[in-house]
Parts: sequence; C-alpha cells; structure tokens
Amino acid sequence: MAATLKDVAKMCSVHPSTVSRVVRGKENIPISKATRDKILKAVKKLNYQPDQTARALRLRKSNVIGLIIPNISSPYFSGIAKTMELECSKIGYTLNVCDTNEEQEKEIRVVNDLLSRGVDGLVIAPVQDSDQHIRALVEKKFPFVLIDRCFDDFETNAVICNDEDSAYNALSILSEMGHKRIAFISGRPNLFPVIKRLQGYKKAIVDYKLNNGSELFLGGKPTLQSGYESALKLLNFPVPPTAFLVSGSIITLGVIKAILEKGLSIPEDISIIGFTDSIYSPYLVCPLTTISHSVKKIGEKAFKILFAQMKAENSLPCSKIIIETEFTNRNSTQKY
Amino acid sequence: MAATLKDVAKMCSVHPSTVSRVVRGKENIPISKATRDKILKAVKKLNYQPDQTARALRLRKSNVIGLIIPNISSPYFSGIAKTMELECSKIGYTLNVCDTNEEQEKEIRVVNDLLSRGVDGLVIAPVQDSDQHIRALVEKKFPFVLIDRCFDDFETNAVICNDEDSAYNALSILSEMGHKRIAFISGRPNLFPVIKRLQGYKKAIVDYKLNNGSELFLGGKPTLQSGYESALKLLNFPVPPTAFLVSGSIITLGVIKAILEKGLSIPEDISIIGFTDSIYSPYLVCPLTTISHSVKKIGEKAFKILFAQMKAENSLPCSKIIIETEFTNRNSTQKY
DNA sequence: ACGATTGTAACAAACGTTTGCATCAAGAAA
DNA sequence: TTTCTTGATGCAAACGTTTGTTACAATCGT
Repeated sequence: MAATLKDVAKMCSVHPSTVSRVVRGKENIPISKATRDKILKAVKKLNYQPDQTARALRLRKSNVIGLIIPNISSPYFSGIAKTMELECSKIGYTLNVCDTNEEQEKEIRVVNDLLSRGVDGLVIAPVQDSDQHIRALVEKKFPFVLIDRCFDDFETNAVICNDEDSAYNALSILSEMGHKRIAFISGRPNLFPVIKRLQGYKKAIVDYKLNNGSELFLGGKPTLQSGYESALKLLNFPVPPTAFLVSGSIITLGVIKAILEKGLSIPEDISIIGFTDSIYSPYLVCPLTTISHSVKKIGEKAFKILFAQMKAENSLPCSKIIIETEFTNRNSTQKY
Repeated sequence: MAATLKDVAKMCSVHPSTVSRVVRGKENIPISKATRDKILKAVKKLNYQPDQTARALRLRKSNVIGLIIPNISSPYFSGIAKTMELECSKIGYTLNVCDTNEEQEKEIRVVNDLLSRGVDGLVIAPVQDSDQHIRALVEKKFPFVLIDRCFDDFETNAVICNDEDSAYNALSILSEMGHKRIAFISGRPNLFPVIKRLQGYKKAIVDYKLNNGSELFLGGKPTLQSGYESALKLLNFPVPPTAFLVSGSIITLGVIKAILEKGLSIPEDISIIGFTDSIYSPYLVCPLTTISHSVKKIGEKAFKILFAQMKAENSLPCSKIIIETEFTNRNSTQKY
C-alpha cells in the first residue's frame, strides 16, 4: 500500500539505490542537483516513508530501546517510563515499554521478544526471581541497564537508590521523635531495594535499641491489599508499633486504609514515613512524609548510561549509579 | 551473533526452508519425524529465536500493536496501558506504548513512526488539535480505535464514556444537596470528553436554574498547577462557588490544593466531585466522590474492537462503544 | 590526443524469513 | 513393468532497504 523506494525510483526513472542515497542525505556521495530535486519531489508526492522494518533488518539496528518494568500503572514506574520516553524521542528513538506484571516468566518472554525484535538496548527493572536471562544479556554483551533493582552477586550497569541509608535515616528521625516500636512493611521482600531498606532498618533498630526484640517487619505482595493486611496484623499486636516505615506507594495506601479502619489517626496515633513520593502524597488524609526518588534522575541516568553503552565500540566497564533520595517532610510523623 | 535459520539448517545439513517449516509447526506440510527431531534438537542447542524483524518484513505483519496516549504517567492512561498490555500478551502480541506528551506534533510523528515500523493496529487517545493524520488512517483502511476521545465530525471506531450524562447526573446530585453555585474545572477544554462534560454541566445549570447567570467554567492545561490556579480564581470570586465538578485526576489534586490553601475544608465548606477515580481517591484529605471510568473495560473493549478489525478481510463498519461510568459516592460532598 | 581523474548513477548482494513450486525416490495401483 | 500417488525436501524469489563495486561519461592534465 505505502510507497516504497522502488516506486519512487520508477517514477523518477532512476535506480532505488539512488533514491535511498538522497533520502538518507548522504552528502559524501555525489548526486546531481537535478536528480536530487526530481527524487525529492517524487518522495513528497508519493508521501514516501522508509520502511523501518526493512531498514532494521538491513542495518541490524532498529532505533528502538526497550523498557521493561513490573507495573506500568505504578506512579513510580510510569514516571520513569515518561522520562525515558522523553529522552528517547529527543534523539529520534522509539521507546517500547513492556509490563511484566511482576512475573518472572513474563519478563523472560518479554526480554526474548524484544531481543528478537532487534531493540538496540534495554532498561530493566527485573522481577528478581531468577537471573539467567540477565546473565545471558551480559554474556552477549548486549547493552542494558538495570534500574531500581540489581543483583548483589554479579555486576551490571545499574541505577539504584541509597535505600539502606535512607531507611536508616528515616528510623533515626522516628527514634528521635521518641518512637520505640517502629514497624517496616513492604511488598515483595526479595527485591533488592526492599532488602537494602530492611538492612538499614535493622541496623537502626539495633543502633537505637528499638522494638525491644520483637520482629516488626512484614513483607508481602505488591498490592494495596497486602499492605492493608500487613498493617492490620501489626496493629492487632498486644503492643502495636507507633510508627510505620512503608516501602512502596501502593503498599502505603493499604497501610493507611488499615490505620483508618482501626479508627486511628495519622500522625496523632500512628506515624508514617513512606518510601517513594507521589504527586498525590501531599493531599492524602494526612500529608505524607516520604523518602522521594526522583524518577526524572533515574530515567535520565539510565538512559545516559545505556546510550553510551550502545554507542561504544568495545564494551565499557559497568557503571553503577546511586541516586540520592530526598527526605520530604510533610505531616505524617509526630513526637511520641 | 544470534543463530539464524541458516545456522540451524547447516548444522542439520538441511535446507533453511525445512527448518522454517518445522519451527512454524506447519502440520499440513509433511516432514519426517527424523528430520523434525534433528532440527528441533539443533534449534534448542543453538537457542535459535526467529528474527521478528525479518518475519515482519516478509509477512508484512509484526504482531505488535501500538498504544498512543497523551500522558503515560496519568493513572487513567497508565491503567489503560496496563489492561491493553495484558490483553495483548494473552494472544502473543507485543504492545508498544507511546506518550505524546499531549503534543499534536509528537502524536503525528509517533503515528508515522509506528506505521513505518509495521504495527498491525493502533489504539489512540488523540490530542485533538488536528485530525488529518487520523483521517489518513481511515483512508488507508488501517485498523485503529480511538479511546477516551473521538471526533464529532467523522466516524471512527471509538471507546468513550457517557460523559455528558454523568456530568449532568453529578450536577443534579449537587443541586439536590442544595448547592446553587457549582463550578466546573477542567484541563484542556477542547478535548472531546471535556466538551461533553461541559455540555452536561451546562444543561444541568439551565435545568436546575443554578449559578444565577455567572460563568463558572474554567478550562486550562492538563497540570496540577492549572487546576490549582483555576480553583483559586474561582474561590476568590466575591461570591465563590460552593461546589466543584472537576475533570481529570491531576487537575483535581490542584483544586484540592487551592481549597486547602484557602483554609477551607472538604466537604464542610466546599463539595467536590471528581471525574476519573484513582486508587488513592479514598485516602485523600477527604475521601473523594468520583465519577469512575473503568480502565479495564475501556482497554478491553478497545482491544476487542481493534482485534476484530485487524482480522477482518474487508473493512468492518465502525463501532462506537460507550462505557457507562459509575458514581462512586465517598465523602467529598455535603448538603449546603 | 591520450590516459587519468572525477562526477554520476546503475548493479547486485545482503539482512533473515516464508512459501509456491519443482524434484525425486519409494510405494501403490494398473 | 509402467504409471500414479504421495511423502519428503530442496530451490528460489520475495519483503524493502543499504552499500560496496562497477560502469560510463565528461573533464582534466600533459
């Protein structure tokens, strides 16, 4: 249906390769002004658009990069997607966003699919239930960078946050306010950032002599319901925690739900600090104090590293970037 | 780098076409069990993955569908993206999500790009500043469906909501509560759903004899800031409105911000009904009463129509689906 | 005037598939 | 035995590009 190089060539009684050259604007190859103009006119007339599939096949380069995230409807990941898309379109790349639904199987499928579609690079927030497919990527020397999550036992390009420190920091603030029993609630507990946050949390528990020996950490699934259930469980303890550190914006909503349902108020009865800020955080039932991750910084950094990797002739050394989170103090904590 | 048909063929001393046939699993073409097994083994050994670029070129079919939305970081559109992605992966399709950033130029670029990449179909929430590129799609008989927004002056496949009725309905509820001055705040005013909502709003204003002749509608941009400014303007009127109908979840946050900043409470001082529900709506400073659009229904319907269109030999008649919104009564309205 | 240079454009191969057609041996029907 | 199937596979063209090589003028230097 659409016009091809051949069509243009025929219309100009010229060879397709000649058309290709003028369309590509190769100035080093000499083409007479006459034929150039003739061809350009025909291109316009036929509304010729090069077939990217054919180009990709011929050039082994598609100008698309893939973004693989576990949940596109999370504000955090969709914010990263937005940033990446903006960066890509700046340089004429197309972004292909794929949602793994936090399923390992699907992630593997998606990686293979994107690879066989010839993407030039990959940005992945991995599910982290397995890693061979990621290892395969490094073996192939395929350009990719991990975001938000990475693996402790092998090195890759990665953009992550200072989760351990910020969790520790949040706890020291809570501790200074007089809280003695501080819980940590998260979604999937095997995720890199959750593990790091938990480390920071545990370190602070020891350093500040909190919790009096009780185990106040509850992991779960990446759903509101899971956060709700965890919080409810904790709130039903004989001596419930007085403060929550919560990992994940959707989990946080679940925790809030539980607190409200118990007839408690934030921050009067319970203090909360949430990991990951959202546009709605200031307008929640209680303006939420959060540890904010700049999706802009993460997306931009990831893109930059990936792009460098893609352009490099021989493989570059891995770069692992740690983005500093910010502590956004609003109103969901209070002296105890 | 990756193994090709030829590699497999060579390893089995067989012709590439034979490999293709067994890989495709064409049962109607007879292949001896011996060679089939031999090939399958080689496929596994070489980890052969068909090159989708080459397939797409040859077959003129890519098994990818494109989703074009104005803002991937809006919960509404990312929800639709999620649904569509789920639907796609069910049938082995890949979804390519593109963000137009609510810019017409970019949308046009993106449509052309996706087309030249050979997507099999398109789902578009158009920017609606122009429409020739959409018209071009129908002329080419290219399968696509519009969502959320459509054009009044030409017919396409579309999945939209009963915006006019739901706005009218919201106003009748507010009116029944005794509100006499009800404002309508929106983002971009030229958008189909906004126009429809405004129609319903205006109709109700007349029917219920509200607003006493004042113009209480303010459009703007699709940002929190815009909603904030509009609300502030309205609240500074000598006789400010007592209720707001707000179009767009992000705009709504801006409106809430303005109300809080004026030291007013919801719903005691001001009632709010918001268009588009979000996962966080129940946990806002005041549990938000909303008109909810099921992103699941919208995404699924759009997908279904598109898929039918893609499979159809000769072009099907247009289907325009209207999804019923739901009125989710929470706590942001009050008798006046 | 002759070979060398240069500007211009055609040719053909290649990227990795798919598929209609041809081929060819072996077994069935005559 | 001869002819007809049919089962199994190879051949080659095609999808729309890109690009190294070749070809052919015309122009140049000598």
